[in-house]
Amino acid sequence: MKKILLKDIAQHAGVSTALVSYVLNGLAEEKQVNKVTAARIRKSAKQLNYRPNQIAQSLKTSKTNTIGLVVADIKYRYSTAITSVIESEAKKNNYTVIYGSSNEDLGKFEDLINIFVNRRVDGLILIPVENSQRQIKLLQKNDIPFVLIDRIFPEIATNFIALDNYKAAYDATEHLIQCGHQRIAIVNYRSSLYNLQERNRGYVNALRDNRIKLNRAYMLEIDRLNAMEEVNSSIDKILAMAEPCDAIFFTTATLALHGLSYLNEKGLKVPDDISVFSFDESEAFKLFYCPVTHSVQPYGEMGTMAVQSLVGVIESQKNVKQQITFDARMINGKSCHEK
Amino acid sequence: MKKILLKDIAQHAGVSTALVSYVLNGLAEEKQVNKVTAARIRKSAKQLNYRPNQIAQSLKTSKTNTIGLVVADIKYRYSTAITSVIESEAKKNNYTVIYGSSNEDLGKFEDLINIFVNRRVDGLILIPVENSQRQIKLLQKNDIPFVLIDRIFPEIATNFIALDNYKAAYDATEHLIQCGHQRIAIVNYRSSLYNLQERNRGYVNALRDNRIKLNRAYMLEIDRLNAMEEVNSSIDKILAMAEPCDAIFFTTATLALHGLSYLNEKGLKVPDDISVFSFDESEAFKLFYCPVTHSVQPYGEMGTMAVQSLVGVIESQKNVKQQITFDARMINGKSCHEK
DNA sequence: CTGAAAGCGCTAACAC
DNA sequence: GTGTTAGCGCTTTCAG
Repeated sequence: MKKILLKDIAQHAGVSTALVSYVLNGLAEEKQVNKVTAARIRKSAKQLNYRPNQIAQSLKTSKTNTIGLVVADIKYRYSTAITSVIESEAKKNNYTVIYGSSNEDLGKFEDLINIFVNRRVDGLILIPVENSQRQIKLLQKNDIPFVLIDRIFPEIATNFIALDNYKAAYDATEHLIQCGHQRIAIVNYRSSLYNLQERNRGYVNALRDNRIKLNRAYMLEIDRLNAMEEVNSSIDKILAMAEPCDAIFFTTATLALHGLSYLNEKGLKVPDDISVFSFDESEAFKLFYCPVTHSVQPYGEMGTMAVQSLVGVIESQKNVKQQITFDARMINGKSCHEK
Repeated sequence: MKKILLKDIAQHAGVSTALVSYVLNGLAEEKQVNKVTAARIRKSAKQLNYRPNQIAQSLKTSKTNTIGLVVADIKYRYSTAITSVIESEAKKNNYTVIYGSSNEDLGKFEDLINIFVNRRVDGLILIPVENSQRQIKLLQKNDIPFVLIDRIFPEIATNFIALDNYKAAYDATEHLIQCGHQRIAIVNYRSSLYNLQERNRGYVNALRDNRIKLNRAYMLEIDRLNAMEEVNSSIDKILAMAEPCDAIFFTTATLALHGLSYLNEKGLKVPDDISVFSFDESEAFKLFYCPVTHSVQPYGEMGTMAVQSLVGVIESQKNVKQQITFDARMINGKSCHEK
């Protein structure tokens, strides 16, 4: 089946390509096209089932109506949730999303950005990986519109959509304290990522403000590449201490998942033997015998705002800095024992 | 920062744009470009940090190196798993994925395909929605390369990557029978989708082959839009019968998730009170007190094959039909009671 | 070995 | 109101 071009329909309607272009792009009024002619053009287009070649349009207008999205790992619940919102919000704004996952690898992160830039995406939504500051600065230097989401670099002035990780962690810790716990462990990834560091800071400060002495041995650091094993051994460690922990604050849902699964395995009961708080939720909590107390992020709003913020930058070409921070919500389950 | 064009680097290297194009596209040998000139060109390109405009390339070559992927719903584990594999396999083959989710809506499914076609994707990988046959036939008529994955239409001859749903369901049912069950319920979506119908057929035939009388009341149909409630009430129903069921075969992981959660709520013990088999797995099973016996699909291979098959069609332009069917694997947990 | 130039399909300035 | 035409940035034929 032969591809129908603009000039085919111009011919069919007996007019020039300019008129066809005007009419099909909704400029009929503005360009004062004769109503009868316009109708004829629209009819021809429909009849011939015309499909504009968006590649040609993009080349001409230097606008692709495409957003590049790079997530850290599509396996994370956060990525899935955010991707889904971003895609639908983008569609509403007449943008298409092209998509890639860095899998926490800096090289792959850079590759994806390059690919997207070569494809002349109009802008990028990024969940950056650790140590990608250089790449982010490069984007700024090249005037490529982008917005960071979830993970941010406080030392770089960028547009971002973030969570107040400090506050969420502070509140989580304080909640455990209010449940009567003093020996609270925190299980976090070993990472320089600001959002994870902030969770540590929230924990530390909540203890301090409640006059509980910080015990560094209660702060466990997990290697991403070996998370399950390290979570398990960490739990063993904090339970075997002279003053064993009676509560654990997991700073991500994945860590909580590993942890709860291991507690199951060891036959420890939540919350009677040990209290648990999870930063972020997991679908898996649904099958745990006890509702897990956890914080939730406003995925929907974050994703929506990311798109709107980016589209704003793209379409205004203004270089306003939009830095939006959301608060987490706490969902009270039954996994924190009232002493 | 001014965009560097081909002619900028031609100028910088003191040659024509043709030579630059040859060299940067790896045709230096073939076009017998002087090695010294070639080196000079490469150096200029690097020095000026040249980024080819892929839009212009695509317009000229009518090749976008883009694959459009439409999943049914990114919230399904299947979608996530497959998306991740497809993206990375596509990248290996030098394709980028543009992505959309139909959310089981026919209108949105058609929209996405149109958008992707207008963008001149080289091909499509589709998890089609119910009743999308017309749209699929349209693609064939327009000679647009595509491959269906997961869900197929047996009445349309297309390339596809599928699972032998019949066999997997047959095996699942037979497993429950071998555990000593006779009153086995099947909980499935109410849907005309072939893959789900096949699961029913596998169930029915396994019963028949094992001389167990089919009881239609044991076959529950769930409305997708109200799944949780309907699963709950279905479970109530089959337990309240004169001859209550002692085993349930859930035909998707989501259904199993709802079911297990409700069994928890009711205080029923798996497998002592009731056996459970899940078609497909869920991360959530990790937190259930008892390892859930389930089938798993070879996501990785299916996704990889989908890309390879599609790329094969795109690049050969041959119209070979590749129909690939995989078998599910069964993971033995402890959720099926040996009577 | 190298360069000039004709498009790919569309938009939009400009002329009539 | 409408038509002509010059590009957008690249590939590739053809001539030298």
